[in-house]
Amino acid sequence: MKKNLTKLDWLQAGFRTLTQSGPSALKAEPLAKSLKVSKGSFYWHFKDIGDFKAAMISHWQQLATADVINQIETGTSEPEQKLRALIAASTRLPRGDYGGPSSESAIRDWARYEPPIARTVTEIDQKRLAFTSSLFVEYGQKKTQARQSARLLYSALIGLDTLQPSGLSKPGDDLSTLLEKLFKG
Amino acid sequence: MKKNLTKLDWLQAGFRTLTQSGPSALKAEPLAKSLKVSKGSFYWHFKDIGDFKAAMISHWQQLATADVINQIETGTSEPEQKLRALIAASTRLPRGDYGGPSSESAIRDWARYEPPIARTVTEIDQKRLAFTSSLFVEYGQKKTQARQSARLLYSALIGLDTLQPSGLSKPGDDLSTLLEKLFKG
DNA sequence: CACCCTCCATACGGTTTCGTATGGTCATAC
DNA sequence: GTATGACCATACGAAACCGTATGGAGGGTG
Repeated sequence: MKKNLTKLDWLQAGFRTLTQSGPSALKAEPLAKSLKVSKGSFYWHFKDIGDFKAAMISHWQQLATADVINQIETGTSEPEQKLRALIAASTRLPRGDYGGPSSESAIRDWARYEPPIARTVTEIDQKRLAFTSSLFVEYGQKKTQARQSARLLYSALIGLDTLQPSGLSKPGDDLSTLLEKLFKG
Repeated sequence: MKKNLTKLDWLQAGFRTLTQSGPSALKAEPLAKSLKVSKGSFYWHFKDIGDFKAAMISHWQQLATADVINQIETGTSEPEQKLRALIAASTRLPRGDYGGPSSESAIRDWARYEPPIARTVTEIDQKRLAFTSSLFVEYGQKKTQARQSARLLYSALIGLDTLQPSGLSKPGDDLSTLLEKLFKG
């Protein structure tokens, strides 16, 4: 009984490699090696490297979109609580098939030099900013201010995640403090 | 009269390539091509690729350190004005040999998967955070709060820079707003 | 049991990049 | 005006990776 690989197995290996070694490590032969198979398997599941990368980003897009929707559907609580929950969800550790928050910045790096990836990331950023902004509106802020609050909160999250590996930041505490300041108008 | 290349010419080409095409484009032959010479020139000025990368990061470290020192030596104004000046300096366009702010995030990407680069970036981040923190102390905040203010300001700067290429942020305005909120304690 | 279809291994030619070795060019010192 | 040393071109073998072609192993199906 030999357990054959699925497309999803390859995608997970892809995100693992992307997070640990960067976009330049997304190559057929090294990936195959990491799964202990030959690249014949890779070219069975995917037409070429471009096809594989497209499948990866598409998969991430679906999960990231689903995450936003799930956040929306927490539904019942106050906007203040929703925002606190959003911070908590964004700072906790890996989940799902693409590694969760810990691979977010790896994907962002990937996007920098590959326009099709960048387009997808921008789409997701827009959705998240729009959602976060809507919570600030719910809280009572005007649209322009709400959008700025969302930008500042989201930007701080991205920046703190960037500094975190260096041990120079404590995202959870800092974001809570920032949120209080944003609430004060 | 053929103008021979210097080490600095190669380093500048390196930062240009890093910013435009990413760390994976830092290879001898393509770099030589971009300077319209052969790679024989490259291996004359540098022992190997590792030597070249070490020279690049060392050069950036010197300039980035000098920048911090220059900020300190603006000297005369109030801490509020210094912080505003710091934001302005951090959001304006390229200057110097390494491309200035616009290549900051490229260097940060580079650091993600190369520990020696990461160490240097962390050092610079520490210096900047310490300096920014000292300004908040000068303004009247206690050490702990000042450090958090510095983290939030610096993180927001990094995050906004990341979102900027997507057209989703206006770093200057947002940072000014954030600064006001941080002043209010 | 014979067939087929899925999944993977192996082998191949081609491209890119590496680092080295060797020799050519040009300005300057003498 | 020639000799030296800095700077660069060219040519080479080795390695990594690409994508293709072909065939083998193994489970389902008739």
